[in-house]
Amino acid sequence: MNKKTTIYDIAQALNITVSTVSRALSGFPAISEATKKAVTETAKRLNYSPNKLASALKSGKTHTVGVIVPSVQAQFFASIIHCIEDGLKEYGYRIIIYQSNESVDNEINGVRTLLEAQVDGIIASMSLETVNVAHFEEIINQNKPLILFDRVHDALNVPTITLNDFEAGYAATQHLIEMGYKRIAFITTVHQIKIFNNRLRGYKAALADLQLPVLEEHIIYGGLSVVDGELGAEKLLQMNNQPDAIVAGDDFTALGVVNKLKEAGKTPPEVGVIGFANEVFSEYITPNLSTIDQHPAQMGKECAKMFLNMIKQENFYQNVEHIVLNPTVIGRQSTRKI
Amino acid sequence: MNKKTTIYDIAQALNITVSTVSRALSGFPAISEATKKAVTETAKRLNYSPNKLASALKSGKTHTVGVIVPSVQAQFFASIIHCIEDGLKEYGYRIIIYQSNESVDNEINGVRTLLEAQVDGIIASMSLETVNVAHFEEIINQNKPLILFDRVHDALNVPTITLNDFEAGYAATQHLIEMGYKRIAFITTVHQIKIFNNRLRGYKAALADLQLPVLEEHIIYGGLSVVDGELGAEKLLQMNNQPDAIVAGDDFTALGVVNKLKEAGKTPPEVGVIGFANEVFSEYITPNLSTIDQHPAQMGKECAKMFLNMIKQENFYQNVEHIVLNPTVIGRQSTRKI
DNA sequence: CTGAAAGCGCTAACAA
DNA sequence: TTGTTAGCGCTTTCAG
Repeated sequence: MNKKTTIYDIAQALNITVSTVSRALSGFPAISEATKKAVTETAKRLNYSPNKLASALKSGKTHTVGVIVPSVQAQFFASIIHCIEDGLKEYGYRIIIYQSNESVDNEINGVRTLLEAQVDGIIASMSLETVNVAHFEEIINQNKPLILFDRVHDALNVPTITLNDFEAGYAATQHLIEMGYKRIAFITTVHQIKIFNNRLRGYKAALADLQLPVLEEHIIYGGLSVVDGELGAEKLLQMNNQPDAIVAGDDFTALGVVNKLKEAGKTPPEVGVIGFANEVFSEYITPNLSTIDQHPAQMGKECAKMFLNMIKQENFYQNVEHIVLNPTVIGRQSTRKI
Repeated sequence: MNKKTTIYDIAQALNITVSTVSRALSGFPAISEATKKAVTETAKRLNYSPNKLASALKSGKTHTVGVIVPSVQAQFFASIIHCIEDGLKEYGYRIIIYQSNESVDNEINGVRTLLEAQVDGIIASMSLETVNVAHFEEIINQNKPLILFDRVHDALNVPTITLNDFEAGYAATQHLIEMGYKRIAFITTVHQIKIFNNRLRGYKAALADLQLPVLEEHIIYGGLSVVDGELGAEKLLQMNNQPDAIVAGDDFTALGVVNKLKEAGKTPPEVGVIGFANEVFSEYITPNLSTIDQHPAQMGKECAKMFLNMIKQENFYQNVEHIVLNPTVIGRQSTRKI
């Protein structure tokens, strides 16, 4: 393998200096058309490819943004990542992805790795485990843009893009009530994550506003998964005061609930079920599943836009914006009470 | 913001030279325990964070691998990416993701971007549009490891991780025949991509081996999506010689087929349906969908392993390995002929 | 419009 | 065991 060609090779070939080559290549105005053309052609002829590493080292800008998510395997995050990458790509930014797998240690590692890679900023959604946020503060201390989405944290005074989770919980519950259900249960996670608490608050508020009692035994704390949904439904079915509808923490949990209800001969919409996230499968299962759309595509777009805005600012954290997206109820068969 | 601390600051603080600091930090053996300890402590005290960019520029190794996929939104690729990242992480490599969105131009751009970012290697799956592979050859010319998975290309003499697609097509068809179906149609894409051709060959071979006729009119060339599945099924339902089972190009297409069959009162398994990819939803739709598992997790793991192996070699392309995974038939209700 | 030269932060050969 | 020094490839200030 012959060595990679650098601007030195181009300079040598044309008997000019590297600075001229550099300027010609980077569209510097005060350059004669002739030399610019000569440089461009020679670059192509020698198959020159710029070393962004060197320019990054010099300029301090890598044009790379770090993205930390629990896992790219969740539809919600995949969709967001897709849109972040798409939104940044046309402005010359690429993204490095780091998955926390819902572990704080991984997350801490991720922040460190990304900072060492000299990313120009970080866009993140926290792991379920994360309580202490010192690692995120380090990003701010290094005076780099940090943007949080969906799973955010109040202790961090940074821009956020979130869903109105209170409203999501409220709307889901209200939807069920409007469809005629009266004893509504709620399955959520044990983790003290803001978004789940907010949904729960929304649930309680909707019940209160519509004159229905809030029963603590109808709130199930567990995990979020198909299996957890089955477990939750089982518990609820064993109660004396059985619910006639269930709000499940996400669509997978809702799916588990649906399975268990079918088994028990109470196929939705006999007992109403609504989930969160509008996963791909929700539309296609039987009965198809009512859910709350969390607009991940829009969230991703806003993240990208927010980053691009931030780097234009003198002081990144001067006026910290908080964008809140509104959830949308998607009513399908699983809540269509006859 | 005070400037970031570098090894110079540490050196100055301890009245030693940067080389000593560098050596102490990188675990160089010939260093006294005392200085090593002093350096480590001072580093921590000054909140030192290494600039990997500088070391990468110097050493020519970024410890970053570029990954190019059509889209992270497809479950299959998300799963592979997850496993690649996981497999490389513990060896100190991170990944940069580039999505082609099934466009060659994006893909060409992706290769260029990643090479300019000086990645240590690239792991890719080609876009549906890709015919010419000159951009991938550039990676080889730069003497960097290139690994292709799933959507590969014969013109490129590089390591590959693929599914045995012939076998996948064969097994899907055989499964239907074993379940008692006799007139089996096949919906595939118009794109001349090897994997789809191989599946088609497998389909034809299975029919031939089991003494069933191959009917050209039963092979539908279109796109792969829910809508395309509906269109394909519609065409097949209008024929005089209607099929009694359909192999669909992927699970989304299969889903469209199922929808249309339900509409026509021929709900599977009355007409059998099998897809490819084992998407999350396949298990949960009604009737739940038979499919071919393509083992994305294993594929991702193998990609990571292959890369780690390759960089150990003197000459990356000395003995090019081709790993072929075997598909697994997952038989569910949609092919359970009564 | 172009050239000379310093330096981004780190590594490593060579010297001591 | 530690210091000196050159340089990775590029940008940019200052001079011409």
